[in-house]
Amino acid sequence: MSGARTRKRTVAKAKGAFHHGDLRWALLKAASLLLERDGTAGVGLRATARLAGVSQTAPYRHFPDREAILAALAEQGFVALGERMAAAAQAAGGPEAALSAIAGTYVALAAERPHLFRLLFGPEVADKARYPAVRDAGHRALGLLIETIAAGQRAGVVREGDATELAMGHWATVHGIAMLLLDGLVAERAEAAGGPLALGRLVAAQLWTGLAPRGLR
Amino acid sequence: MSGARTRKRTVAKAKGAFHHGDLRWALLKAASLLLERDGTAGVGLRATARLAGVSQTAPYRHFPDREAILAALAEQGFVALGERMAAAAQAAGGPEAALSAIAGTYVALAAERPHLFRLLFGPEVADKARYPAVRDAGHRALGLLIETIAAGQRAGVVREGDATELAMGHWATVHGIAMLLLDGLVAERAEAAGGPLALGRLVAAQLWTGLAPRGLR
DNA sequence: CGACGATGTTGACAGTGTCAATATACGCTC
DNA sequence: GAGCGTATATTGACACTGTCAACATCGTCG
Repeated sequence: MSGARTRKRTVAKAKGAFHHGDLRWALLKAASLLLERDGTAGVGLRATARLAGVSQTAPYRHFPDREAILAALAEQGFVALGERMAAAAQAAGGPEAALSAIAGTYVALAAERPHLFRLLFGPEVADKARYPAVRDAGHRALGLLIETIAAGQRAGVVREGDATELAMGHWATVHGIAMLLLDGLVAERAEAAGGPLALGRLVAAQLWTGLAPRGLR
Repeated sequence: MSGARTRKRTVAKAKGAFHHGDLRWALLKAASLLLERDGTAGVGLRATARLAGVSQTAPYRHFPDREAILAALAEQGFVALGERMAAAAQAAGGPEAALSAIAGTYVALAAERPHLFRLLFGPEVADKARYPAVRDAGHRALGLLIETIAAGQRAGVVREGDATELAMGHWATVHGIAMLLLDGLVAERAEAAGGPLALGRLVAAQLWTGLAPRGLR
């Protein structure tokens, strides 16, 4: 690694150079741009290659097929999501605040980069088990939730119960509101709440409180 | 209506007949089959036309483009979802049971017809506002939730608060767990819970109870 | 230096969505 | 019933896509 010669880190290949130097990186950069601009459908083998300034079949030296490019983007996305959630949880004081912060961050990222988010959880990368990196990154994100909830239980501020089960429910709530937001089905509510981050915190608060009247059960 | 001549209602056109008789219906039937079999990507203009036994551009007499076919399928799906939810709510005794039943039904349908579900909430039909029927059907589904929750509040078995806001939270939770299930991210948990229906009821119960310890706050 | 493996290119094939021009058949008016 | 207009379906074409096979070029190691 240390001796590797300086890499270009420009998206387009230098004219005349046969070898690109770091085509894999350039392709991912180009694909990411296309994803942001045109959505998943815009990330094509040929379009990506074109943007990277390279022939249409060059990507096949680095990715077996189109799905593999998307999977690589998804992996990056999951990592980014995990990092942001972890940072938000860290900055919060205590488990309840951490759960709220995680929810806000999650929904905010979904609103910021909707195409990426749809890729992460959509059917484009159908067989997610075939890409262990993708699956692992997803599991790591859930792991953070489980830990946070377990910590809350130890501190006595989260009710008892299977931590994994509770984490799953929390994830579901946050994930669901993010998806509904992307589909424009709760757009007005999001605005009323004060933006995506606030919307995420709001549903987290609902889950925290519950639907049952206080004092019953 | 009464005088309309008997319609064929066969997917493939009778050989030799130039006019199909009810091509729009046949195309939707064919598209639905393709959706079930191959997912959204399998629903192509040409593939659908082929299955309907008709030339590749015939669909253009009934749908302006591919997206319009998908939107028509989505509309049917939303209606089906709404009907099943309404029936489940009706059969339940009381608001709490109704919310649980709705959740179970929702997740069960997602598990039964994953491709349809992804179509309903995916990016394939990008501009859902352009298809009012789709949007209306979605809103009707949310309306049922709002009503159920409002009824619960009137009966004193659901805590106070903006019914729409609470309904949105409930929908988010149920929707989220359905999506996570489709992505295989909570597959083991679903099995442990006893199937998709039970999984839906489980997260609904979590939302009902809340995450906070009893007695606090 | 020479050979070899890795990387990138060219050309081709089957498939797609979509448009323009054309053919067919139903339903209405005379 | 004959004739015509229009809705419906077809043919042909274009640009685009993912993917494969054959070929060219480069860096590197023996």
